[in-house]
Amino acid sequence: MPELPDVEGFRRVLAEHAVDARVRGVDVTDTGVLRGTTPAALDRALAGQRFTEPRRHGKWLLAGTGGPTVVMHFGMTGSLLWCAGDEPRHPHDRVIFRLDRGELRFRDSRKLQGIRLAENDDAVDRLLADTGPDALSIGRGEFDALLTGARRRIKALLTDQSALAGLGNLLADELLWRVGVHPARPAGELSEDERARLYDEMRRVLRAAVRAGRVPPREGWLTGVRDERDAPCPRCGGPLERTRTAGRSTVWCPRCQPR
DNA sequence: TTGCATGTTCCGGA
DNA sequence: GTCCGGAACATGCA
Repeated sequence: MPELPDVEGFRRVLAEHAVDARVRGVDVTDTGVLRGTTPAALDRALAGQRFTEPRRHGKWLLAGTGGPTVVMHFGMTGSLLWCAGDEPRHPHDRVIFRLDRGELRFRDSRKLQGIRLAENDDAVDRLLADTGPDALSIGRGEFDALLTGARRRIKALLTDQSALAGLGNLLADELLWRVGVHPARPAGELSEDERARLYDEMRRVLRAAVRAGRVPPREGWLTGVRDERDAPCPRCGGPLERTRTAGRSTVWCPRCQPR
């Protein structure tokens, strides 16, 4: 279910367990998650290398070695786990990085995204060339400039990874609900005050979610009720509205978020 | 059995 | 060119 906070959690898994560990080898049990590389190329590039401090940009996780970098994207169902012992492999463990202290496992059922191999930092830059600024790093001024003059719907803009990297469907709904902005309003139509509050809420929600390592279904948040049929708005108690556009579900409160 | 799922990409139409 | 919705990708779950 990865949005920025989940990927940040996976980054911590790498940072805690894999940094400085030597890679013994890479096992690929399903090539369906490899993008532009092969099991042999992955193993050849990584065996003997040591992971350096991992980085995250938006929903991308970058596991560098000083040489090649493993570039991971988790789609909707991916995750990264550390297994120190000999826990049996899960059927969805598609790629296993065998390190000298244990295993790092890329687990993913739907295989909507996967693992790429960047030979050097230039190749990493090329992979991320179309990705916008990270939602946790973007400054207030840059965020403001992004929205000002944009004619697109605010939700479409917030979830467009080439505009702003890291927010997904749940986070976008959560933020707009908190700020009281209807998801279909043109981004450029938001007031100075709405833009300011949206930025502040984005930072607040992201910080809390990063601490949890996921987008938490928390009481008092929209996330806490969005999966319940007929659940009332946690703020005003009124009925929530639900629609689908382009395959994405949208939940909002027509009272708190007028058109 | 059918519909739905927190992601991205590609395509056609307005 | 811009924006939007739908389909596709592959799989599990209610």
